[in-house]
Amino acid sequence: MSVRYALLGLLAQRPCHGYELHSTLLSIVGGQENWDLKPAQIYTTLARLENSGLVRQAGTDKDSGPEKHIYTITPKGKQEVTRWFREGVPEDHMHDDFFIKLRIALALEEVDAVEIIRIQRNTLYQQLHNVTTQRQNIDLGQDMARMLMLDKSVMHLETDLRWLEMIEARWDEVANQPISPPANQSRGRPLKARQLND
Amino acid sequence: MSVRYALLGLLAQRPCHGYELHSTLLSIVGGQENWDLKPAQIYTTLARLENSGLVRQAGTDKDSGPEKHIYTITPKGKQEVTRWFREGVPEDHMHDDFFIKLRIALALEEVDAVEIIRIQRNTLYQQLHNVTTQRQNIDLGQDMARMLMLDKSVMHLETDLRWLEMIEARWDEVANQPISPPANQSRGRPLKARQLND
DNA sequence: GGTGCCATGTAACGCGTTACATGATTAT
DNA sequence: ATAATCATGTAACGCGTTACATGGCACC
Repeated sequence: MSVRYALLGLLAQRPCHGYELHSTLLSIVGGQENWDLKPAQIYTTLARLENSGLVRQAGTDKDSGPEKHIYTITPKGKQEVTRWFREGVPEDHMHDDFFIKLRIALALEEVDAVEIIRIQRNTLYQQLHNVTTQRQNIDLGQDMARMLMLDKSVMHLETDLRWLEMIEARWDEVANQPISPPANQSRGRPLKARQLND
Repeated sequence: MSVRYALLGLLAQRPCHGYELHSTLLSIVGGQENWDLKPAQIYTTLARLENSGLVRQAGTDKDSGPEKHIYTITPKGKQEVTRWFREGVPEDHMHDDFFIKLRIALALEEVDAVEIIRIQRNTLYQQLHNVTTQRQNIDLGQDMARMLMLDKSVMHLETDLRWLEMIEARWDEVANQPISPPANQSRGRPLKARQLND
């Protein structure tokens, strides 16, 4: 959902073709290491923006090399960009893949949930190590974007680790939490409606 | 990517049909407020799992109500689940929609980047307020999952706010960071290759 | 004057969402 | 009996990825 707006933002500056947008965007996010943005995503997103009428092809350039489709932003597209800049970006921390895994592990009796936690902690420490290693050979004057992303990464990984500790601190309550709905629900029977009159 | 494994995990316990899986999963993540999981996602994911041979339909139940397709896990599916439990869940903090927006705002001269920061801070505080409000009327004994997700949310929102402060602290360097590649790249000309001989 | 890479794209797929369809059960 | 709602699903789309296609340019 961010590439869409990024492209609109760049096209608000001046018309571009796909390749330019790709390399510009790469430099904006701080390079491939930071965000492995594939060319294909640029082109498919451009096509969808064109479908929605936010962007329009303004001729193709054929001088040298393959055909280059030049895209320009439309008035409707400019509106979108302004709206984008006026609004904040909501952060979503409610979807947690690890937590799902943990709860499912707790439901399956043959899986050791404590082991799941241990593995996750190791994974987080490993990632933390990778990131801090990367941080050491960065030229601040040149790669500030990259550095800020790595800093963010470190901070959030540390937060994840603290959260893991919280889960362990409340382990008894977590482990005994029942998975309510399916317990009183058997195949072929409706649930809420039926319970009223049974 | 997590629903796929969640379904596999649940089917490893016992065969189920879509509705059961949906309600069970909802209770696992702590209810609709936490994660608004649509039924449609369950059914499409089940279809794809079947395509990959990790899951298989084992008859349909027609006693009461509409047809219910009962799904069971295949041996290949069981393997997947075991692998899932053996591996950690990597956290990705390198994709940041706000940061892209900020850098694009810096590139566009007519946009006030400081204002972008202010808006974002407000958004984060607003979310923090929402979450802490929700936290207050939770029954710990019953909604531990929900509480833990909200705690995680609070912790990460606070981290985002601290990160915003870091960006402001290094504001001069951030604002002066050039967006390198596109500057020396004009429409219709290749870049690296051409620069060698120009 | 062929080899290989670079620039530019297309096709097909997986995940997730929104909107809609259909048949049973329940409430009035 | 009719309306509302529940349970179960399908269709179509948007975002993102992987794999592949194509045509010029650099290099030997």
